[in-house]
Amino acid sequence: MQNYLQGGEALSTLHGRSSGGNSRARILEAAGQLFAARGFDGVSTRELAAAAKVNISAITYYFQGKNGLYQSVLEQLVDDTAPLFDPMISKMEHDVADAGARREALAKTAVWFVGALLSGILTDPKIRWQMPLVMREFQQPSSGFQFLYTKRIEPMHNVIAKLVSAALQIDPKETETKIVTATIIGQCMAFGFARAVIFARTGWQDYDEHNRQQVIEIVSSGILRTLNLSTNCGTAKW
Amino acid sequence: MQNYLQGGEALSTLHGRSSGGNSRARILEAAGQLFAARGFDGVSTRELAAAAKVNISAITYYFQGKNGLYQSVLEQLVDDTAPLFDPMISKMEHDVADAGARREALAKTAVWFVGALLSGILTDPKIRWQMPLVMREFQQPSSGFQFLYTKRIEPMHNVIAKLVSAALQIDPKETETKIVTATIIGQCMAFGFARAVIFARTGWQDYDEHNRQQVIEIVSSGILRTLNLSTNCGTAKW
DNA sequence: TAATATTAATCAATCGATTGAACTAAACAG
DNA sequence: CTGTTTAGTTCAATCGATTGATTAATATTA
Repeated sequence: MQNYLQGGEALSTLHGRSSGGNSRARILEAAGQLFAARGFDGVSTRELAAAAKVNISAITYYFQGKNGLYQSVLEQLVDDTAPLFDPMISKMEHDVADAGARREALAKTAVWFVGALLSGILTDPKIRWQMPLVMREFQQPSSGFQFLYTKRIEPMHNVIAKLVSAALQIDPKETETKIVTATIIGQCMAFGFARAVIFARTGWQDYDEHNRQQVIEIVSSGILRTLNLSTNCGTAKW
Repeated sequence: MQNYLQGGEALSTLHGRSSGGNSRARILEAAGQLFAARGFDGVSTRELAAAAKVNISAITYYFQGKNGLYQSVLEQLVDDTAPLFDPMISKMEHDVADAGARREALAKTAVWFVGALLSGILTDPKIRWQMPLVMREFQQPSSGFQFLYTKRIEPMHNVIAKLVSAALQIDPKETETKIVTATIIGQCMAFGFARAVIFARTGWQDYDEHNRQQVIEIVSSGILRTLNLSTNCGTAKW
């Protein structure tokens, strides 16, 4: 974790201490969920402390205050999601390079990636509550936006841009590539952050196995058409 | 405006009074922008009053408190956006019905609608600050979500669903129709709410005439492919 | 014993809301 | 036209509650 050497944490790690004490971790966990659900200003330090079952002053002790806690939550978020996203990005990078101009291979890669991304967004319990937090940073960037952008968003965009570039035969650095990339990510994210709307529209109570599979299939085939990778392009019934 | 007959407003209108007095409107205007930018909990009543240049107690007087003000802001938002969205939806409805199964006509309608929607999202100064407010309701639905959903979101989804239904030849009530509709709206909204990301990716400082046109063109043609309405489908260079 | 961790109590500042008086302008009575 | 009433509006001052943060004392463990 790329932290700003805060509180007694470094030494605590050094000395291997832990007392009863995973207080720091408990605060991070509780704070992540609460900040995500109700925003930075929507949660009080007392509420955070109560949720983490620690004394209020533990927030100052470990994170130098509410703001420091929030920054640490963003760092924790990046670390938590690394095991999911980093391999995804690596594999994608590799597969696109392998595919070259072979369109069936590109299509297969695209479907796999969209499936993996949507699975994460719709299923993974951590991503589920982390997503709103990232969205809040999009709308109302704090000092942690740059960090989040560099660590998570930019790499994700870059790798999808490679797929888009290969599929549509345009330079990865072209603005068009970046815009198409944004539309692809946008439609995947929509099912995460606009959950309330999706459920209101479909009558679903939650994303279960069936719903999820349906979403993945439909979104995937839409994106394939966007990328001109659809096999049944032009072979429709009309 | 579908208000809950609040404060002395009804009588004030009756009597034609106004003193110095567009206080109520000034509060709504300031509150909309501040709530959108920093969230309900991120703004204090004192700040709201200062921005609107009224006394703090005017908030209680006109809106029965901060919560009532927020609800009124949502109602005001729906009213403000009606002149843009209502005609858009009507025209779309009419055009899709007219197009029938003629795919060029459907394509033309789709391009027009996406252009109009994106123009609004990227350009219209009111929509620009209203969007984050709607997004907040998506993520963290308040008691006003149902209102917002019924008045703005559902009609918009319904009319796009008609286009999707006609283009992909599936029943408007099918889940598939609703999911594809969500992807279309999602990719348009992405350019509004993820403004910070788009700008970071492209180096843009703002959406100017040129950027806007570029986004509209690229997103439109992507959506046309999604809907199998693209003329150059299958005619690509490979 | 010394470093680390946790605690209850308290700080000034700010929160949303309320009070009662003052002010304004339309309505009314003469 | 004048003076008074009346309803609508604005104001400074203040309410109790809660905010983020700090303190000094205590507990825990190496």
